[in-house]
Amino acid sequence: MNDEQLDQIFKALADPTRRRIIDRLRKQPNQSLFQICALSVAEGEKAVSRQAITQHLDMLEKAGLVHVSWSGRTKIHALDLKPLRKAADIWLHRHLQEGKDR
Amino acid sequence: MNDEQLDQIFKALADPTRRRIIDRLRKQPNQSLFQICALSVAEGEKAVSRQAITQHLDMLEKAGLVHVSWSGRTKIHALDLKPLRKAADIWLHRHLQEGKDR
DNA sequence: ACGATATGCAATGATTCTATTGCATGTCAA
DNA sequence: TTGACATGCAATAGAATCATTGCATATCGT
Repeated sequence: MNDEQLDQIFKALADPTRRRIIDRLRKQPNQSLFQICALSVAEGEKAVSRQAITQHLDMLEKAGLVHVSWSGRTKIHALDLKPLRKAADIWLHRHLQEGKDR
Repeated sequence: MNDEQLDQIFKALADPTRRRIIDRLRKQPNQSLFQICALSVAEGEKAVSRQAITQHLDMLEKAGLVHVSWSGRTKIHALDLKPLRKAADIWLHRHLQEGKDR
């Protein structure tokens, strides 16, 4: 994993809407764009447009956290946590493991 | 820790310059602004101005990751990894611990 | 007191993010 | 085949981010 990938992952995590998308994709994997939008509204959040969701999903895909496949006219989104785990190993855990007193 | 704090922490991690500041502050704690700038230049990165560093440090401070104290005219920056650990526990580890196959 | 040092504050500009709207395209089902 | 459905594409617009420059302030050493 190079620096740019690492950066894209951390940037992808910077937005709360994207973190919630990850939350939901883990709760129920392989959702369509439509489903993700619907849940987004259903959970009482400030309704965000379909295009906004699309753009967030694009970012997640570019970061390698989401893989897309098509089934007819529906776009299926699969979560991939491996890059997230790798990024955490590379940068985050290095700081958190030692020196738990600080 | 509330949602806004969590968000500030993830946003703080989104920038590579800030992550490098954290790296260095862990390597050598309690550095002054001047020291951080100097190292920033010394490590061959594209020289960033003092004000830019200041703004990054402000963000890190607002996220609770850096605490500031004064000693005369020098501003000392202490790293605090506790909020980082908490944020990782609240959001990240929840996803990473289970389902290591995905 | 004076000059050098460490930092603050304010204004600005460029770029990137987030979200929106309107219209187009392709697929399913009756 | 036609209409409803799921999504794409493009053009914004407003806000936030990242970095810069110039000047001001306060502290230290001599």
